[in-house]
Amino acid sequence: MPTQKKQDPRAIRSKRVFKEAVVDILIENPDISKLTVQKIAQRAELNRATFYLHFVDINDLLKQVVYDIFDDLLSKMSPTLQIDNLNNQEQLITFLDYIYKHRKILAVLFEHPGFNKKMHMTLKDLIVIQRKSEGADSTLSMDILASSILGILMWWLRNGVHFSSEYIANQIVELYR
Amino acid sequence: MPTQKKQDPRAIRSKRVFKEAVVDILIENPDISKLTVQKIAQRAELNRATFYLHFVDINDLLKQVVYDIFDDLLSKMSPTLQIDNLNNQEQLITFLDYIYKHRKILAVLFEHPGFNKKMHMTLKDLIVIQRKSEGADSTLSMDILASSILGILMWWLRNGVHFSSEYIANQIVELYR
DNA sequence: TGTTTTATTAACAACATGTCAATAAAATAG
DNA sequence: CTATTTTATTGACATGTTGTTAATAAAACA
Repeated sequence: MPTQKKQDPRAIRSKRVFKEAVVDILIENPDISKLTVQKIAQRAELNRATFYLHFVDINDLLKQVVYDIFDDLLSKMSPTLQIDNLNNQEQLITFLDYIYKHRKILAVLFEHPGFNKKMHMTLKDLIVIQRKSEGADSTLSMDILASSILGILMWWLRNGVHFSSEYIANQIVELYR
Repeated sequence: MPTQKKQDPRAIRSKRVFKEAVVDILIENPDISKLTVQKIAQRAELNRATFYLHFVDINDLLKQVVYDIFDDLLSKMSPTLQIDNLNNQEQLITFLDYIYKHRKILAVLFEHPGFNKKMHMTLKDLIVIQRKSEGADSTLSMDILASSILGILMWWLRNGVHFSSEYIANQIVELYR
């Protein structure tokens, strides 16, 4: 096991506090370009140098925040995300509800390239689609599918989430009918 | 006319040179977070203070680069982007070819929130879709449509554009059939 | 409880930012 | 073509950010 040894409770706490701090700051002020290590350390009530002991830079910290969120999300999801034009939208709505619940921080993280990449892979792995149109089976690439859904999610979050999970679920299903 | 008076050739040249410089730098090194006013001024062979005379900050400069690109793109496009499952993909391919041609700088600019917004609006205005599936007319929102195409374009550029404009056009048409 | 381990810190040098008063150069009227 | 106005350019300054290091403090664990 490569990442095993680290167990010092002090380090664990510091990392957690830095992560909480950066999330708090970004929810208050979503302008990610105004983020500095100083501000994060100040909010975390830890010395700035301590930051560099645990993270390479701000991007590294954000990457870890992203991974935490995905671990949490995946633990709450069933292993597939069925998209078809009948009923069976429960899984899709579970997924969208999670996005909705964490919309503030996710809206910021969606600007982070690493987040996008991870979300794309996750969607690609999760999605199972059943198109009900007549004609030969779709030759649609899963990358195209995943990226189009990702585009919809990004728009949803950017626009302040004025639409319900149910509406978005319906639109997605409608798109791929 | 609000933005009329400015005519001094010196100012025009300086602005142009700064824009060229930032594009050059970003094509060489796409890590937008490493961009500084210093580097841009150095590359432009102009004093750093001159930068602040023409732009508020780096974001402002990028915004103007984005607007230039859209002006150029729209001047070369017909007023609609027809998407249907028959032939008639010329307009879509013209559009995608433009993206392909400028892929290096566009890949970077897609990370810029202002760019996304502008591209979304542009797509929303341009797209005309004709779905050929049976059933009632689609109740699909144009925002959903635009954002799904945007998602596909982002993925296309992020992945180094390993696919041709024709392939992407086919996939888009396939998606909305 | 004592010793080891390692997290924390203040301080430093290098670099980035945004602004200003002084200067230089291009634009344009006569 | 020259004089004068306009405004673009510049070096320099104060302030803020970064990443690192050597010394310190505190938690872990035998």
